[in-house]
Amino acid sequence: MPPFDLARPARAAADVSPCGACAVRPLTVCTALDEEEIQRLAEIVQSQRVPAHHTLFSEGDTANNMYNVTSGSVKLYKLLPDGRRQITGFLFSGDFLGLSVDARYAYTAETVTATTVCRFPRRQMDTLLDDFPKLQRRLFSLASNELAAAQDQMLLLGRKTAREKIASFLLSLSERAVRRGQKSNPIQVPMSRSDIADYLGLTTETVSRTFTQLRTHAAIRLLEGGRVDICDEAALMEMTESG
Amino acid sequence: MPPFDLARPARAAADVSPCGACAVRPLTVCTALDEEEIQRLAEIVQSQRVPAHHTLFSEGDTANNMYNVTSGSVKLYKLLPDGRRQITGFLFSGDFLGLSVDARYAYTAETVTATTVCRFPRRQMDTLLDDFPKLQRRLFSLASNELAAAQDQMLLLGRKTAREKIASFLLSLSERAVRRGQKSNPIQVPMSRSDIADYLGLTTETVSRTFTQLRTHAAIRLLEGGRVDICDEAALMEMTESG
DNA sequence: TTAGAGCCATGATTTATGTCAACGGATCCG
DNA sequence: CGGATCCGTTGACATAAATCATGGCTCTAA
Repeated sequence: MPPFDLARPARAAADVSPCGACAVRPLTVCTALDEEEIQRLAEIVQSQRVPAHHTLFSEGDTANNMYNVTSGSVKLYKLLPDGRRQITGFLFSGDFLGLSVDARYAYTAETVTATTVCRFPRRQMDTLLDDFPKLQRRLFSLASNELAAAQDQMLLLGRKTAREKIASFLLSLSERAVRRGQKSNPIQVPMSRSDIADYLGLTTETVSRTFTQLRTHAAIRLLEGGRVDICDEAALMEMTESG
Repeated sequence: MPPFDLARPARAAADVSPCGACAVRPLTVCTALDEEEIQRLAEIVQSQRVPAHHTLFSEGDTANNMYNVTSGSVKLYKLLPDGRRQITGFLFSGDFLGLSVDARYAYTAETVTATTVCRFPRRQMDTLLDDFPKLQRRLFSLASNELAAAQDQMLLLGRKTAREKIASFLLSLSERAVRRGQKSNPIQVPMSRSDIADYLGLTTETVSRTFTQLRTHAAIRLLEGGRVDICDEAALMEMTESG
């Protein structure tokens, strides 16, 4: 997880107004902005390519930027002093990150695969928020959604069994793929067993065992390229013991 | 947990502008509003007394109101179909609740002790949000704070031991008491062992045993009235394995 | 080609925490 | 007043998941 030089933009933002043609716009914070607003946003944004396994920012860094994932995948995590890790979320295209309460990030953000992000300098973003209440509202709505997701995750971490956790995880990945306009059936699972474990409050061994268990019960098939075929969605849903 | 008749206000809101003299205003969403704004807020708010162990609203209810706790304590929780419960938060005076993504509450809110809340009808609140960007900002900031707290809780639930969980819990209660202007030393712990267990992802037995363990190690003393004296804060902080 | 390092899977064993059970002290209530 | 119920505590025991250990596979680098 070496840091990546964020000062080097993949291309200047003002070149071509990139936002107008942005494929993930309808998914994200930029949706529902009119021409002028998008234009202003385009002026402060910089697109950025980041290789896999690089750190976007670290817990405790001054929160100078917000980001929007336009392709690839990112994980967010917090560490305990002895190295135990809790991944608080995985992000995919359309997802937003970089909200922070005070001036510092509360978690580390690291790419899982090669990723492109749009970077918004915080200072300029604050100005835009003052000028465009719609944007403010949109961010608020995003934060509320994240909060609801966080509460679901608390339920998972505190009260679900390993099997229920894995089943919930796979179904949630599938659901999010659909929201991004991808198909739900064989899902991309780009993160390692260890990442999954640290997201679900398990160990890699337990994750691995549970996957084989689900495979044995013919609920899933493990395909090459880190993809997972959900053969028996009903069985998985039963295992989640909830939505 | 019988429902409480929320249609019966403790007193009419317009009587005396209650917000002007509100003791918890500096703590909460109403802070940093000017005279006119407070006035408008006062017009839509209704103060409400709720006895202990009553439900404010349930998961899945249409989200018609937002609330501000002005005294007492409230717990928020989600249930699995088989009855397993995860408490996602405890609220005290100054805390805000009732944000919801869509039109429905994502969790149940139930009083722990006798509580007074200010109730804001959602529709009218939305109007105010449009009129007062400051209020909107404030709510956004609250949501961001909650999100950060939720991420801390995920770390706790996924990666901490029972002892670390209890230690973190006690220190966090102490810290929040200070923020409310109360003293940090003997803290009020108004919730039952079972509530604590469902908040920390443990069982009541484990919570009980861990309390006695901490007592044996002279880190805490259990006082009457559900209060806990933190004798050795340093020891507790070491146990949390983090801030 | 081989050596090394990561992953992932899987077996053997341990352990932290859950489950089941019992008890004492409040509190409530008929 | 006596029974019922709830809550917190503690003990005995069970178990889900962690830990420890090994091996196979893939990829990279020399």
